Amino acid sequence: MSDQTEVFNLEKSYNHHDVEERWGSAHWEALGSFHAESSRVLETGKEPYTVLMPPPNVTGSLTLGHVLNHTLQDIFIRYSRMTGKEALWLPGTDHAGIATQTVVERKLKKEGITRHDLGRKEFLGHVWQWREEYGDLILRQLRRLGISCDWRRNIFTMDEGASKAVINAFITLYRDGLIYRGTRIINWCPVSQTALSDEEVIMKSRRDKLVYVQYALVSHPGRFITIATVRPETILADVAIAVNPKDPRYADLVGELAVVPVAGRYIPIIADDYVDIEFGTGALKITPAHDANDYEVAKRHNLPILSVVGKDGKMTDEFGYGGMDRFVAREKILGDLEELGNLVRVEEYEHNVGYSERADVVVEPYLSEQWFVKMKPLAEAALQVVNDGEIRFHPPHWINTYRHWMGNIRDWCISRQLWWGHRIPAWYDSEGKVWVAASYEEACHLAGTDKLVQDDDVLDTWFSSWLWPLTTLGWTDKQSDNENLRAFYPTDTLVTGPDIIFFWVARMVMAGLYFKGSVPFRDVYFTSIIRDMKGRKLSKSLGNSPDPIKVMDTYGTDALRFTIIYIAPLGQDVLFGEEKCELGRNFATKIWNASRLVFMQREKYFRDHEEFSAIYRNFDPRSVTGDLAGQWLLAGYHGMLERYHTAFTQFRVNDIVKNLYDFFWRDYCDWYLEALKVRLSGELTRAEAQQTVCLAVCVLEGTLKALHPVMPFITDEIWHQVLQRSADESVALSPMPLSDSEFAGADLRGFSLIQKLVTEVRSLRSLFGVPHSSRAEVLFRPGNEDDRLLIETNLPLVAALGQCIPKLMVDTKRPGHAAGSVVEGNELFVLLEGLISFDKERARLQKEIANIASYVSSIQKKLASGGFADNAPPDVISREREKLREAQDNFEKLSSNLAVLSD
RNA sequence: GGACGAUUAGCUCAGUUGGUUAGAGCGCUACAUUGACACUGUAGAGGUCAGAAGUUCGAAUCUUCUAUCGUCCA
Repeated sequence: MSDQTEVFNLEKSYNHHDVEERWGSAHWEALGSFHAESSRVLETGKEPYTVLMPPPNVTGSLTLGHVLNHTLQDIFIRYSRMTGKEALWLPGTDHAGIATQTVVERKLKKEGITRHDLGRKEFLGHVWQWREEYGDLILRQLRRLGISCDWRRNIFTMDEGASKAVINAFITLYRDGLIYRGTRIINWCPVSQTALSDEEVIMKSRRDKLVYVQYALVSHPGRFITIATVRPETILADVAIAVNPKDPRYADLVGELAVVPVAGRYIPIIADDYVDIEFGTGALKITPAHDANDYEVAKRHNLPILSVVGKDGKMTDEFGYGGMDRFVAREKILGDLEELGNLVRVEEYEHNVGYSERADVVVEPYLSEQWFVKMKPLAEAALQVVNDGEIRFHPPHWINTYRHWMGNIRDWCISRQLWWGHRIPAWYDSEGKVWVAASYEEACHLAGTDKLVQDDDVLDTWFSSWLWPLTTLGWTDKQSDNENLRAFYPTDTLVTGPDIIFFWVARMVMAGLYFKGSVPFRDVYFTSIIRDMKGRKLSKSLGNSPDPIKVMDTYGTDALRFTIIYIAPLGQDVLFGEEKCELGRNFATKIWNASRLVFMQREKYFRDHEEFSAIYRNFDPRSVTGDLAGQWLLAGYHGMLERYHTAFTQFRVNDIVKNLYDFFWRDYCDWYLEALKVRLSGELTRAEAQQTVCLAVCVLEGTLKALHPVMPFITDEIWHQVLQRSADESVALSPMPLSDSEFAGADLRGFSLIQKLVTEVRSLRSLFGVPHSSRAEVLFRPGNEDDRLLIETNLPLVAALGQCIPKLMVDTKRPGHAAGSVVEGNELFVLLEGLISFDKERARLQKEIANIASYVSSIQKKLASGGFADNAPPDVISREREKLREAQDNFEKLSSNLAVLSD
């Protein structure tokens, strides 16, 4: 790095490995470049901007989802930092109860140990050890992405502060009557052996057998009632058969008793509105221990509750199925029912079944005692702030989903039968009475005894995540008040996936309002879901999930960041293939090469860095005159900046990168740099040449800054070569250029006419196969005096870009051996003596003329229709007139060309 | 069954209050290889904007219906 300052230009080719190494996280972390200070907000009044990192799971490794999500956050953070805000990005990780416990248990299993062999305390020791060893893999990987967090503030949901907050939140809610313990049917995962919340259950479509079974009626020998079920194994736990009271088919049977097949028990036939007359036979078996709806029915009718499936998903009955897996028992009972003559028929049936998100097994509705949070009182306020626009969603259509969920909310099951997590702060005395307190001592004090046993369960991981906006800023209880909270709460932008809108976003809003009295963030940006090129979700088992680290190695981190933002539309899925990163890589290379060209020109006109620096620092773009392309570039640059800043305010991230890409590649490289070469090769004074180069560098530097939030590495590298800058400076800490309407509004016609003329020349050359080596002569006949002057002064530009010998026409006679065209009233003739086939040019003109003729008549028709003239706004009408005039002019001129050829 | 979203060039997508002869990237075709860049340049081909009806002087854009796909919730 020491000789880097000696170099006046960049290396010949761009090596992303070197550049990413040089400007990596390690460098900036050591310098503390991305640290945010509350004092700068509280004491100097700097505007804060805070982003909350959705805490990645400690067991996780980097996925493309993370790449997209964190690149977006980094873009927002870097942009805000450069636009003068005190930008704080809060990182952290999540303890992921089920996932982590499973990983550690699996590891122990290889050594033949179960967690029960070790006991709770020792097992937790192993988990902590595991976390120490592997838990920050994801954070290391995220650093590779070049993200600019304040890593000093990294926290873990099981840290002391965060844990305190969780316990205090639990106690507060309990004392406010919002947490209760109750016996409910909950989602039980037989593999992880724990309760799950509704959100941890994934509904999947599944083909099963719909089994029709007839139950004998006790008082009517020979008569039966037939039900339909997809879970025949639970017949053993039936307590009733229900029919709809409005169903005439069964009206006479209500109150009768039926015999449960296999089990032989007598159960009543009851009437309940819940039963769907249309479904199956209209008669429904009621199995309260194994179905949440049946449980409600049983409660209404005071029915007993019988259970035949255990915690492990195996049967617990006494009819010969005990110990069998529930699915094995399902098959067996079919045979038994058939043998007994109770099986009526079996149909194929497609329905949705809940699967455990983590273990991917069918969830068992299971009756057990669990802890719940009452959601309704919390949901009302959380709905309000979104309805009022205090929190905005991007894209906004997610509000519907949010509203729907808030409106139909169900209580949140927060207890988990795990060891890894925040243990529920509840103790039971010898009479089973519950004492909720922050510690054993406090609980003893409350209970008046020291014979207390703590609840075995831990809290749902999301019970700590919902406090994330608070705990990351040092909140531990309702009395908490510190500088960080005062300076940075509420946070500003949350970037997350729509799949956790209920899990997390909604709950953070609830917690923020409940515990802090204000919203936790202002804007929520929902990311795209990444799929493979065939539209399939990325998954390890499908093997269609590219390793982002490998992609970064191959294409470069900037390339990956740029590409993923470029291809991810707001609010829609994105189809990703590794090879798409060529887009970003090519762009990075283009930036590099264009910068090299500019620096090469600099070397020509400046002695050294010092001379350049002295002049460049005082350079004012306003002083540029007589440089048509330069003025055109400035206008385009400020127009780009205007769109750029607007896109940020609207969260149109996609537009941000497309805007930059188009401006840089098309305007800056394709046109401006080509024109720059021409200008510099002309007769300029040294001072003029220096001003010209300064403009090129100035717009390059501004564009690098605008690109920096998206491509932090390459922009920092080149920025350090614009002027001699020390390694502790960063473009990240420099001010973002703003759009200046003085430039943005400039008249662009001059250069754009030259562009069109050049394009037309190139097009005709190519059409008639003019060899590249030959410079065709081109005659211009301008449409008016202004254009004549413009073309005349820019003949060298036209000559170079159009690779031709351009001349202004002196006489009015059309040349005979030429391909002619009209551009905004200016005629041009590419002389093609010996090259052109008259027939070819005649045919081309005829086609072109016919095309214009039909265009002309369509505009004429439009203008002539009364409705248009009466209703259209004046500016639209005048625009149409202008189009017509120009088309007619083209028509006439091309027709004359044709006439000359036909002579 | 309900809600939301999608349907525009071979593929992936822009097209923000209705007024363009409908755009981009990739792919394709042709030409170009010593002065930034082949990870390139120049030119070109390619679309009845899913279908139908309606509103309007004017519809890719607004309304209704239909079809297909996706996501979430029952």
